[in-house]
Amino acid sequence: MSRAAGDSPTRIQREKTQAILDAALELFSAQGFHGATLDAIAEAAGLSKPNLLYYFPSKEAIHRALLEALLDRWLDPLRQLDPAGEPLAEIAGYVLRKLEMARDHPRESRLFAQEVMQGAPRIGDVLAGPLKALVDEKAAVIAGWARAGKIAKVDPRHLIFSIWAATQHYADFDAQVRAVLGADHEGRFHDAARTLRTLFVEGLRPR
Amino acid sequence: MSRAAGDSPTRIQREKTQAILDAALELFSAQGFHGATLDAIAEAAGLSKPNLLYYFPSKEAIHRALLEALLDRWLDPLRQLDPAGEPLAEIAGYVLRKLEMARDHPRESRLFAQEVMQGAPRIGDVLAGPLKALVDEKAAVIAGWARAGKIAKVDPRHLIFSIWAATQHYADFDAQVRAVLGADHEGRFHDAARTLRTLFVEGLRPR
Amino acid sequence: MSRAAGDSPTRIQREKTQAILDAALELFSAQGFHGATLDAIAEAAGLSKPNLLYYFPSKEAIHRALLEALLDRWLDPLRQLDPAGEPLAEIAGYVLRKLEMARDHPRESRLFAQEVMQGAPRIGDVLAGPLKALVDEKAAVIAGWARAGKIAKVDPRHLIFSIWAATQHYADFDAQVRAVLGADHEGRFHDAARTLRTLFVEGLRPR
Amino acid sequence: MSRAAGDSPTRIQREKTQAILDAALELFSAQGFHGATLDAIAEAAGLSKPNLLYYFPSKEAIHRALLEALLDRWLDPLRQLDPAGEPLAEIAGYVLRKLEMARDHPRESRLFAQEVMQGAPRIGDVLAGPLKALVDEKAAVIAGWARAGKIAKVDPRHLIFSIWAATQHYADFDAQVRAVLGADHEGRFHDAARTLRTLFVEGLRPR
DNA sequence: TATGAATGAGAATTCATTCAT
DNA sequence: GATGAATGAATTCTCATTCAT
Repeated sequence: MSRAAGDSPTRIQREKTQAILDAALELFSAQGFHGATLDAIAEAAGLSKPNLLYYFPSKEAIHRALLEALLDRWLDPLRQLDPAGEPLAEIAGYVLRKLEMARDHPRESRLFAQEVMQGAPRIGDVLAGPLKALVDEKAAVIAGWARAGKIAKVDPRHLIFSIWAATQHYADFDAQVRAVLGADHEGRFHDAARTLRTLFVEGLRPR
Repeated sequence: MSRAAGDSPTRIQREKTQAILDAALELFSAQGFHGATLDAIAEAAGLSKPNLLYYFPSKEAIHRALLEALLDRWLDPLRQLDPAGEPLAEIAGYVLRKLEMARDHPRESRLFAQEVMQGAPRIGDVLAGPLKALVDEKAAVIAGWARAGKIAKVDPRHLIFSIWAATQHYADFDAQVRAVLGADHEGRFHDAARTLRTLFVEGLRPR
Repeated sequence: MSRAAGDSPTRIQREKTQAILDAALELFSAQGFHGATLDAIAEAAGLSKPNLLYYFPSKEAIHRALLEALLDRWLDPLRQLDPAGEPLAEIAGYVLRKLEMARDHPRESRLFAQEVMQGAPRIGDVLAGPLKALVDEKAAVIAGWARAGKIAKVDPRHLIFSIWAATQHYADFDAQVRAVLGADHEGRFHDAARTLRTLFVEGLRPR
Repeated sequence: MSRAAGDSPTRIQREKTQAILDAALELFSAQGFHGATLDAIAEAAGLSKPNLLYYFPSKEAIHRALLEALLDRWLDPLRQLDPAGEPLAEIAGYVLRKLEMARDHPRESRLFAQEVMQGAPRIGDVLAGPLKALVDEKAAVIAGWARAGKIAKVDPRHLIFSIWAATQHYADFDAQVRAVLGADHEGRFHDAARTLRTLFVEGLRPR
């Protein structure tokens, strides 16, 4: 039997579980759910297939575990948006944090993107629940800033979409970004940060 | 073998080919290459599986045909960016055309996105070739506008990335957009257009 | 309906039938019954697959037709063995005729060989009937020669097997013969003829 | 993946592998590569089809394994031809060993024959390499005997072909041999041995 | 006669999962 | 915990044959 609910996992259990999740993230994000095979994940994780299934009951379960871990972190940057902060600086900070997320966790970003692109069958309720709630909350903050004339009048939720899109693009469409930039891609996150700062800060500066 | 290279396809060929491509686009864009099965495509197209394979020699070939047809159109909006036009209006127009593309061809957008996200194994050369060439050309135009003080100074290629990202988001992340907007999603393209116009036009307005 | 029994085939019918048989012989002899496809035969014969099946009702039927035509000729060399001739010369002549057969009709030889090797499912009755009868007849002749001291005492039927084997080898095992002889294979039938003459004539010369 | 390269196979692996090879030899030799199905092989070997493919990665791989094992043994009789032996006895011995090979390993013989007959696509290099080398070597020995007047002057390589052909005939054309001999086929190898001894020994005796 | 179109019955292979040890 | 072995259910693709015109 796999580890019972109450047991605290041993070190070895934690390590293997982590190795599996890591391998699975690599493969799911690169090939999609159906494109990744348990064989490949097991090999990448350095275990036998049955052993892998000792730690997770099914392929589906691994995928679910990855998405859950992901969603935990995914909203952190937005959560940190401080209603009491200076509006343009807050937004600039949020953009930057999100861009760093794309830079540091591209596989998670692609995993999430593929899931959403396929209609979010597994995380639809999270999107409509906690995610929507957080967006609503922060959108209200932004709307407040706009009403107060601190930033330009924009639809705050679409503003958030744009920030998501523009930053995650560097993770999700990495192959395209590299192809287009050619040799210049080394400094791409730096250049992106400057460009996005201009767009969002100047674009939102009240006039 | 089905139609020889030189023959012009008969009506029935055109119809069935189109039905297959349509069904395949639906399924590939929703489930990815591996998630979509020939069975499902054949059923959606209203043909038997062997009959489907009478028109296309393999699953791979269908996918390739879709990508090729897609790439043909994909760059049209950018191509229309007029070096002789009024800079901010040109950019606003481009954003709008791209947004309409996302609205009218979301499946194509998702197909493209999944391909790129998986490393662009099949269209890598197009990205590094024709796509890069077009971007370089238009980036030079935009850079010229910036030097002339017609728009703010931004990295033109990253600007293009942002436009791509922000517009395609409404196709690729449709499930998320709907979940977050809830009942308000009906007018999402209209609201998005206004928001993006503000961001890109005001964000780029020289000061 | 295909041509009724009584009709004499038109020229075009004869030509197409022949083209089909020729293409089928090529492919069956090279790939075996299962390895050859109707597609390939039709293409080699220059017709469409349905048209091919207008002339022959099935793949099986083509194969059968080939074997029948083949068996007709196959025994000719042995039939010509003349009981009244000079024994050693008769045998030498038979060997030579059989070798020429291998040289001039290698595909037929291979078709026959493959059929026999697979247990002769389609021509078993011919082997046990007409073929056995002819061999028995000629074996009696040879046995008579041996009894009369005109040739050495050998089992006449095994002698016939050896002649078959040694000559057909140049058709059936052509690939091996060429590989072993390398550049010298051009004159292989000439060299084979001399070698076989020595073996069979000297080997059978009474002493 | 099944057994890694370095591991020594377990008992069960050896047994199942052997059962598969045995069943495959039976079917490939009787039906040809395309005529034999994995289904049939699996059933004959007493395994499920996927289990069979656990031991060999593909149908092709099974076939290749059979041919490789075969080639190993195939040349043994010729290798034993002793340059220092008494020429006629050596040749008689070789003929006999080869005939025993046909008697004891008819399926291997037919497998080899079918492969060569189809143009030796998989073993062409072995024929042109090791096989040719061995034949060249032994042909030189035989040529030496002929020059020394120990045997009649014949082309040694064609002599070898004749020996191959005449002996393998009893394996490859078994169906025909049985049909022709009828009830007498029981002693066929004995009778063949006598006949071939006469042909090759007397045929080669110097005069 | 001829052929474009269609299909049912396989055939090889893959893969998530289970079994036995 | 770990793994070699096994398998049922697909999944892609092939092929002889038939249909409709």
